[in-house]
Amino acid sequence: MDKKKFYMTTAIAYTSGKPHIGNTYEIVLADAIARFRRMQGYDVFFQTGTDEHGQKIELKAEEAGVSPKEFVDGVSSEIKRIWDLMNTSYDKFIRTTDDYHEKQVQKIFKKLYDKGDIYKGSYEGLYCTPCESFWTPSQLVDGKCPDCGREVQPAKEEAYFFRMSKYADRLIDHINKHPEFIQPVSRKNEMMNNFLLPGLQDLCVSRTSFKWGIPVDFDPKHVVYVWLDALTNYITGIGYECDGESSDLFNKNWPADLHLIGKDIIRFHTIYWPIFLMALDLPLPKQVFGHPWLLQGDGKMSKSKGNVLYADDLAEQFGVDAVRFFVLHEMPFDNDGVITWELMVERINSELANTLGNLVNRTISMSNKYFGGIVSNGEVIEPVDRELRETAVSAAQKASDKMDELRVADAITEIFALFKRCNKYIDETMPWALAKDESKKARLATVLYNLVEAISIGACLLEPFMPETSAKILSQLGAKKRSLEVMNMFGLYQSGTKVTENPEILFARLDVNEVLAQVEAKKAEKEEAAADSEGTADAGNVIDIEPKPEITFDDFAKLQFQVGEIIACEAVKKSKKLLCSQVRIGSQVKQIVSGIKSQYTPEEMVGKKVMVAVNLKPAKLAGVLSEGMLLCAEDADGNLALMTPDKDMPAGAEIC
RNA sequence: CGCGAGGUGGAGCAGUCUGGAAGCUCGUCGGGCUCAUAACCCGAAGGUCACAGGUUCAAAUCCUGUCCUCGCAACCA
Repeated sequence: MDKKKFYMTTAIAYTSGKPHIGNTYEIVLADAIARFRRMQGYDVFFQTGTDEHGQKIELKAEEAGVSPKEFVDGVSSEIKRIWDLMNTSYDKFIRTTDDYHEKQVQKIFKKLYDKGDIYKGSYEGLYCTPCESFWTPSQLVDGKCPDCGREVQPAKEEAYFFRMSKYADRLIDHINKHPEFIQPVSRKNEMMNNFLLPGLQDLCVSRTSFKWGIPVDFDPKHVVYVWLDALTNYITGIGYECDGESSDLFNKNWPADLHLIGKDIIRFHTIYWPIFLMALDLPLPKQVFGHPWLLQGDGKMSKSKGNVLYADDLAEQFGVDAVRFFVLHEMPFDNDGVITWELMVERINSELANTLGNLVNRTISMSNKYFGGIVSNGEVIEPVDRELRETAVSAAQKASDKMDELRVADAITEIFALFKRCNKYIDETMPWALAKDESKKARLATVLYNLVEAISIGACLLEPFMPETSAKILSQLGAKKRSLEVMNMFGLYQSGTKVTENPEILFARLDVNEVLAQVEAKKAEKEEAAADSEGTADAGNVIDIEPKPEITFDDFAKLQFQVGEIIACEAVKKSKKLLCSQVRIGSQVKQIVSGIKSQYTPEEMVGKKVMVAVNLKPAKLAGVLSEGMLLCAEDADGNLALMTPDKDMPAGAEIC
């Protein structure tokens, strides 16, 4: 009998920088699902990889002073290293710079062009030459380029388009007939209402504004749109051949059973991707699951704050399985989850150290103490055993049901319910009391046997989530790994087996403050190392910024600065960062809007004498007129300090 | 009225689609136990389910409005 195949993928990671714990969550989630499917008996093929083209990468590489290829080679191997560190069991790691992939993308592009689904048209918009960017009228700021503020010209650029509309009705029909296609369902409505029902626009699938991409082979000044490039990895990775025989691997595995992706890219996977597949006459994937995000607790992750969490740092501190456990268990099904050092410590202590680690430890200790480590079934059964056995034999089915709905966190909860039940069983049976009565020896043996058996089942179930821990527990108990289908049987543990004499502590209890102190210490170390490598030997705080071109005195003389006195100030409604001040400058009063709300309250602004650039062309910010600019100093963390005169000066005094 | 998510005991969350006795984990307090990693087990306190209306025999759940928070976007002259 052939095993049923299961092909699943993660989104391929974008190689613009090191992935943080949020990005890493996806591969761990995917791995847990893949491992569980294998345990259920599926023949799993699990693909992940890196998405390496695009303008952003071209720019990042330029900043780093290396070629795009060198840049993505570095980042891709870093991503792979972290995926491996997290013990993920992918079968294939594809890179969009792999030559077979690039070749297929070119063929696919050509095929769709020949078929008429892709046509050559032109992209019309307002073009900013220095920025090489197109803008729509609504993106402009004061009719100028939002990036550089220069004039834009109406322009036309040649580009290739994909006829999305041709397939829209078929897609709507498919989505309606397959309610399981988009998961969670709440996202389905979002796609239908926002994109499909209002009517799909044709998608621009080529670019000429940058070079780092797969060239269109019959029109080499174009590169293929990154999404068309990236999405096809799901078929090229398993051997799709556009104009010939695809590989056996492809024929066996396509269509994919599951695309696991972040909720932000659902649109690409449930609209564009299915339509590309329709155009290629390929069946659609069976399910697309948009998982939620893992967020940093105290505010947003930001590099300047140095509070970005990385999987390797977390794993170094807590161990790989603890990190896997946390991200899998703390992540709700369709709401974003939170991760902090404190929460990690709390979960590790309560679930891993107390409930699980201590259970294994106390069970093995008792076996050693009372029976020299030999676990044998005394076969003296009492009514109190029933509930433990029932919990144990039903755990697999319960976890399995949860996993079928991709409710990974709930599946883990089911497994831990078994461990909790074991702890309760120890209290109910009180082995230490039985040990004092020689006539209860067989009963005592039975109790310990039941415990070891129940823990063995739980440990087997844990494998998809915490593979190392699962193996460690089984090895300490001398138990064998079981397949899911026999986990509904109680009593498979070989009676007479000897458990380890020196049980290793699986998870030590941690002290929050100690951990935080260690984290701080490490952070400081790293910062120092970074500072050293940059050669900023100066002891004090200094900041280097990008130098601007030299200007003449005449250029400088065009600027006019004066001392202004703030006579009134209020927050700008509809805006988070803006304050609107009335500033007295000489005999007139100007209204000036500044982005300093995070640093100054309106109350403390009033009465301040500040440096004002007065001859700046007035502009509207968040709809409010601003007739100048308050000058501020800004540090690397974005802290601001208004420039005020050293001695008291009258409002209007010139600064020169 | 830019887009989206959310407001449930001290903390973090489930429950909301498919109304029908307010639940989980942590923390606190009390008790039990001593095999074990100051772990384990039992019990208790603690909530007007953001607010105001409405529908209903019945609303955390459905409808309307308001307030607040958080992402993203915009903006930071």
